[in-house]
Amino acid sequence: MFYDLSVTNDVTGGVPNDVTGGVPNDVTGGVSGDGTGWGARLAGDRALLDRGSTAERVADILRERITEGVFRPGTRLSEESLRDALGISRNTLREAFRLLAHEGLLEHQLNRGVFVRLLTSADIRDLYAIRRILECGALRNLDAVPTPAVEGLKTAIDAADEAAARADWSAVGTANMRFHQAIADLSGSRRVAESVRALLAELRLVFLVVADPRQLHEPYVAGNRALYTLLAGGDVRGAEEALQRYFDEAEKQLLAAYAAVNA
Amino acid sequence: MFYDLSVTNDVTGGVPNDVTGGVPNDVTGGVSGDGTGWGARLAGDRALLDRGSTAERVADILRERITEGVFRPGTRLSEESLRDALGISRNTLREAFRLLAHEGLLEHQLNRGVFVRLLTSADIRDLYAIRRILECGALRNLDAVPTPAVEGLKTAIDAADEAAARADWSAVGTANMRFHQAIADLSGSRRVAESVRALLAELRLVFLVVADPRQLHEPYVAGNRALYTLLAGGDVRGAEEALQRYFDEAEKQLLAAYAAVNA
DNA sequence: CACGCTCAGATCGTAGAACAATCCATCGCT
DNA sequence: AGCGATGGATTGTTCTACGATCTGAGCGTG
Repeated sequence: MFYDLSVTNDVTGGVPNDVTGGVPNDVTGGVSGDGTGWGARLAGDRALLDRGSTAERVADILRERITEGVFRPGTRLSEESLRDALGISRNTLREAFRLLAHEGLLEHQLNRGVFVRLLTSADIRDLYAIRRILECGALRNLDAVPTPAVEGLKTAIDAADEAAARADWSAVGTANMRFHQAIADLSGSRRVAESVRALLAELRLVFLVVADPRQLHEPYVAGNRALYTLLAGGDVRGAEEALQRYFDEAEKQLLAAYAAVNA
Repeated sequence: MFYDLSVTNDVTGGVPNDVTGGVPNDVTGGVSGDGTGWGARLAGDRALLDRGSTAERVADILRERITEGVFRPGTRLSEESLRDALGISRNTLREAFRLLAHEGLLEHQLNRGVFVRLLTSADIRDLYAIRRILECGALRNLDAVPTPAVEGLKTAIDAADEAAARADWSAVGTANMRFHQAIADLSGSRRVAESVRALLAELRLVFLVVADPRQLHEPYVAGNRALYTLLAGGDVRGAEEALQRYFDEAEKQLLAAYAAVNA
């Protein structure tokens, strides 16, 4: 009495494996075949095109404001205020809230509203625990370092150096995070990259609480460059150990700074 | 012109660090202090209590139906049908859809609806890539094997044996997945455990497509027990290598079975 | 016959109003 | 001062409505 839902089982229409029409070449069987031809490229383009959905765009805006520090951790995001400010419907706004809540940036409390997530010391430890596993794991199963991926590392540390020269410590932090994002990309796994991206976004919530961004980001610029040198030189194992030490140091430092704020 | 949103910055109310009222003992400072007293226990209970939110319960129901195989991968889930069947509002249903889409069980296509996710061979490879990193990583940073966590491993393999005796291969698969969930729990990280849980749920979508569940799950019952023996004996490094071999074997096997179906 | 176009039906995306449920702060009572 | 009741404010959920988009059928043309 619950199972006979009339859901149309139109598998043929729901699968991206449907390029029929006008093309004389038969492209069927593309589900199992995943050559790196035009298929992957089109898949990437599609993500750019149908990036519509007002709710997602609203989520993008709110995410940016949160990571900018406009909405500090702990603040409540009123439905009515944001609804009026953004000129959207309540439903749409709530959908955007859901999206961000699942990314860990917002926290949903029943009948109380949504709050910008305020992380605990335990959260920080947990974030570093999983980052250790993911980022070091990305290096571990690595025989050779692929050249295109190294480019991402290099641009990140260059950006960090440049921002440090300008004493723009917030930008240094962003560049450092992009560096770690590039490390995750080395894994070649979409899900690893996506997970690390989300984790770094959460970590940014901690950075926003701590007062001095320089103390937070500057010490690691040199270390990241050293790590890059190791990787570019092919010393994957050495890089992994250096990364491990980085995590130990950064976690200790961040916990201390965080405890100082919450005193 | 966009920044002066009147959001009430009531940090004091949004933090769980607020147990005032009737208790003469001062409990402040609980943010940094995470003793394993009644605090942790209450936190766990609260998760059970405010598990309301119709949308989340709807998501639970749908998730169960999907993993049961009632909604096969590729099928479209009509808003109207489910709305009528479940007797809920469209908005609530859409919120549930969002939840499951973020878990990777559903796929949202703009203006087309939601579909039960149909994974590709590339997805399978990616799933095993990140599982390798996470589960092996859970074992890597492990000095001693904590006794309570070993319990979870044992109950899982016992359940698998028992289900295998009944020739209930679907239950064997469930038990095997719980075994790997227990491995993830060894990491002690909430996020690692949660990630693996989500990944296993995705993987179940693949299992549903493959015809023969016995061929899929039976070969690994013995291997899991061997792995448990290694862990219980304290040979963490040996267990990690065995786990690595398991992933190689299982991925190859699953890809072959999956390619056979999509032929 | 194949191909491309137009149109109508169906479904989704978003908006807006409405009511119930819940929470929070204030007030009044003992 | 402590405690319980009351009212306002906010969220949770439902309902209705309309524009936007996709899908498939029908038609016309080469």
